[in-house]
Amino acid sequence: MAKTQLDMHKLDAAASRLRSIAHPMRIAIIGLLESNGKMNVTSIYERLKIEQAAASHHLNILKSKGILESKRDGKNTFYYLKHSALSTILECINKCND
Amino acid sequence: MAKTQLDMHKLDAAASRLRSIAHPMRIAIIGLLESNGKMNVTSIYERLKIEQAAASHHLNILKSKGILESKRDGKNTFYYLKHSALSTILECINKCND
DNA sequence: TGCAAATTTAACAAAATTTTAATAACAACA
DNA sequence: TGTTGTTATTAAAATTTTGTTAAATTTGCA
Repeated sequence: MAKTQLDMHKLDAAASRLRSIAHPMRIAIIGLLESNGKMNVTSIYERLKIEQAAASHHLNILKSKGILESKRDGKNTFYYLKHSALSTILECINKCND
Repeated sequence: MAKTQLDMHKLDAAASRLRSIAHPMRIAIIGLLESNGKMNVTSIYERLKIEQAAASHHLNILKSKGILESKRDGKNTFYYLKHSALSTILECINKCND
């Protein structure tokens, strides 16, 4: 095997994606969506006891990095996990380090 | 199941751990160690073409978050992954999002 | 001891994120 | 249209992370 070249592009993309989930509230959001499926913004921020704007902000970050998807239904926007494996991964990273 | 309570402590810990690997150079370091096993600081910074101090800094961050372990042998300090599953996780997070 | 190699720390400006508050935009409906 | 319920955007300040450079440690050995 040849000496693998550093692909800065891929590294940056991976880091950027990881940064998007490396935040306590965003991890909490992922956990919520994992157990509840689609949720609208209001139920998310009420459940997490954070400001509406903050929730919207975090949701947008997660969506822009491809972690979440959203679909508008009337007044509500429902968010949901794009890859359900994610919370398993988080759990693992968590457990792996005691 | 009862409405799961938010455990800020755990969330912060998980986020902190994730932040430690959410950096392009640190992901590169993890990749290197995954394929090479134990490495000393010099071979790491030469391979990644970064300053020695920068490498040491990143290594310390990863170690302090429990991602790496280190063992001194004479003048050298050898670093190695504490959990080899990590790079698999990184790969997955990467692939999961195209 | 004195020097060189390898690594760690410290310090600090620059850049990126978070937080917070206020405001704007959108959708449904009387 | 005007009002209300939902969600999104913006802006500014506060906080964290980076990136760099220089100085300090630690170890082996002449």
